[in-house]
Amino acid sequence: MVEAKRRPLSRRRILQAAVRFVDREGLEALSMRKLGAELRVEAMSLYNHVPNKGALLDGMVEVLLGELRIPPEDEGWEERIRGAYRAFRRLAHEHPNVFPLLVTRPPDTMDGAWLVEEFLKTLEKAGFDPKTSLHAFRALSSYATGYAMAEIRGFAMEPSGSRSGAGALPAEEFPRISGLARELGEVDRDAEFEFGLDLILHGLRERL
Amino acid sequence: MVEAKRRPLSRRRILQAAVRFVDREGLEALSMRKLGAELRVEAMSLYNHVPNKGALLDGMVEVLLGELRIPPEDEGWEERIRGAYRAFRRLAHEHPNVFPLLVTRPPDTMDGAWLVEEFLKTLEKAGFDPKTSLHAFRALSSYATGYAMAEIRGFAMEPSGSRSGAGALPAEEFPRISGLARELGEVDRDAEFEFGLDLILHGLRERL
DNA sequence: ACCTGAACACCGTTCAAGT
DNA sequence: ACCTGAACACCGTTCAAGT
Repeated sequence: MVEAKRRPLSRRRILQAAVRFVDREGLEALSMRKLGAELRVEAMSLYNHVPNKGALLDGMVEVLLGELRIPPEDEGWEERIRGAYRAFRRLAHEHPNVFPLLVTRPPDTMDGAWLVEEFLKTLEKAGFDPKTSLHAFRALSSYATGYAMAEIRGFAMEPSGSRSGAGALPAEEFPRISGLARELGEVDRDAEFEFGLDLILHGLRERL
Repeated sequence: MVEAKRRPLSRRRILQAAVRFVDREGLEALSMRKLGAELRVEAMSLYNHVPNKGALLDGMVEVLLGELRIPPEDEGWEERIRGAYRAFRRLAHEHPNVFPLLVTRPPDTMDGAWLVEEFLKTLEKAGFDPKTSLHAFRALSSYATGYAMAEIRGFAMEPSGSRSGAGALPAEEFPRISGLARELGEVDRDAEFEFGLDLILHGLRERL
């Protein structure tokens, strides 16, 4: 727990400590004071490297995006895209407490620009015109982001089985949900994610 | 501004006031104390109707979901689904400051159960088996949620044009983004949303 | 049953002071 | 240049007291 903690403070070190802290304690628990304590420093020292808490959160998004690795160019366009979004979803699994920041506070730096560029390159090389490539990229990103968030927090419109207990639903009024009640909890999420990815990629393929 | 403010407090009235407050001032500005003041009451009075701030936020999600109206059953399945997700996205436009709660704090009540039931019914009547219906529902919901969030806050991986200025990107390094720079800001979002919806629905149609 | 006032244990952030 | 201590203006929440 107590690692090499007396190295000089730096923006990078603060951001990484913040990610580790939130991985461990959750986003709500993060405060400048507690993060300071974690780094054996007064909270106010952090302000020498980060202008405020908002910037700290933005910086954590940077760190997460920095961990994202996408497949090399030599695979087929579809497999490359697929691999990239699998890696994106994996981020959500590795940092479930930090990932929501990516949705809530999208990058205000151009750190993600190379990613977008790679996606667009791959799609254009596959034969899509620039505008369709942009639409495709956004459709895929929306889907992947939405799915990953749903895995972490629950689906936006579904009563969260764990908290409210789907078993409590009257079967006459909600025959279908009740019928799926068991499955609702134990779907193979990997397969379900691929199902949606297939749907979109299939549609795109047909547009070529 | 100062409406009929002396009616007795109630959970419902508190939740609606909270939604109005956040619509106006933003989520960060919401505090029990300020919400109390808005209702001409001490903050502590709110605790007679709502156990804590978390429950208040959950209640606001309920209010939002309660505003959602989906098309009647007599339309074709595809148009019904489409209409429902258009309405869902409209929620995001009407309450951009509250909508993120729907992603961050999915319903812990079964308020949304009738919605899921309707979706599943529509899909099953269209000819999908129960399990595929569930996958389809989740794929569509993930997409719609992700897209709506991206409209509000910016796309997860794209440098937000407004804050960082996409024009600042070196064109040699990022030829595609630079080429799309103008479009990046002024895409027809309605059309783009439909593009993704088409992709998924088209894929689903082929599976029938 | 509902509302209040005072109090507790926290926050983020500023600023002048230290090294 | 970086760190600190004290201070300010807030928080959410508790609890005993009022009506």
